[in-house]
Amino acid sequence: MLADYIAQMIEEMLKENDGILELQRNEMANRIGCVPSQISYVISSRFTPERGYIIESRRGGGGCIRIMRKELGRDEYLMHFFCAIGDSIDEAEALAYLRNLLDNELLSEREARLAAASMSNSALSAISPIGRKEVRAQIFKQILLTLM
Amino acid sequence: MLADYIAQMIEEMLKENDGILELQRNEMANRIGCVPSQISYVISSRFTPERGYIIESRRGGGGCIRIMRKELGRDEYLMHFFCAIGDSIDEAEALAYLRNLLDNELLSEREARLAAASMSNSALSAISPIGRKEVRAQIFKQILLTLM
DNA sequence: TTTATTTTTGACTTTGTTTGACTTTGACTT
DNA sequence: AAGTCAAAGTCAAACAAAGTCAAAAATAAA
Repeated sequence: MLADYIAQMIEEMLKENDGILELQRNEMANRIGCVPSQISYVISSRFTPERGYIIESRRGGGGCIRIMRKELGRDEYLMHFFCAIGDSIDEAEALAYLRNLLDNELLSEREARLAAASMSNSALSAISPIGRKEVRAQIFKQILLTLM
Repeated sequence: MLADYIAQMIEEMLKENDGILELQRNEMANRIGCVPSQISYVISSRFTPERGYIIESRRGGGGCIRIMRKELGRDEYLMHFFCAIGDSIDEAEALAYLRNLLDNELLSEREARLAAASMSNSALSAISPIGRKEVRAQIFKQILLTLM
């Protein structure tokens, strides 16, 4: 899939550039052979704040998009998350957060998998979809508490 | 029967692919000549966590269903747990089992705490007491599967 | 035979992706 | 200052999956 390919590409570049990266949308779209808005789509669907990225950009001649990985201090981090989760969260979001925690080494791989399993739709399938999201938020918060 | 045939087919593929398999629902339904939801039915009725399968999926363009099998026939210990958990379990029991897993070094301390948090009454407080025990059982099984 | 369970089907929903037309913004010329 | 061009942003339509649910049909159990 195109979007995944582009995302992977961006991640590569980020890795090589120490977590900070500037790209030109049109130029990149051209290189890849897709419409420019595809790049926007990938960024807004994958490089989200939940996953720990900050996006800035400048339009006009010589404009560009800057993507930065953000690494917060541990406590700052957990606090921030605790608020960010709110009282309802879907599986995709939860996974994004977990990945962020994993990337920042606040969770081990196994721990992240454990958490993901406990919040998965299949684990919570007995609950109605609306309630499910609320329960998931509760679980996530409880998990975060154990990490503090 | 169609369902059995499809199930068998999937098992074959799993065997060939070393216990992990990605399939496209529509594509497969097409090949077989059935409605797509038949595939869903087979998966949800046969490839359940109780039988040692983990299911993940993605919708949208390029989406797919991933089926993973854990050989829990091998691991009697795991099997034992699965049966013991049943389909309803209260918090105290869950804690006891976690303790057991911890003692046997199948879980780290942190993992056990994390699991306990996710199955705690406070995490699941939004669910009615009866449903809560069922959800807890589901969560526990899902955790065991993804972890072992 | 009745009843209960499992299977089959299809209509409808939700989620995710791709594309393109149109808008906004910034930099550079004149 | 006004105009032009080169970006990036926005948005919605079209498309491509998978999920859900319930009715109908087939099977199994009593």
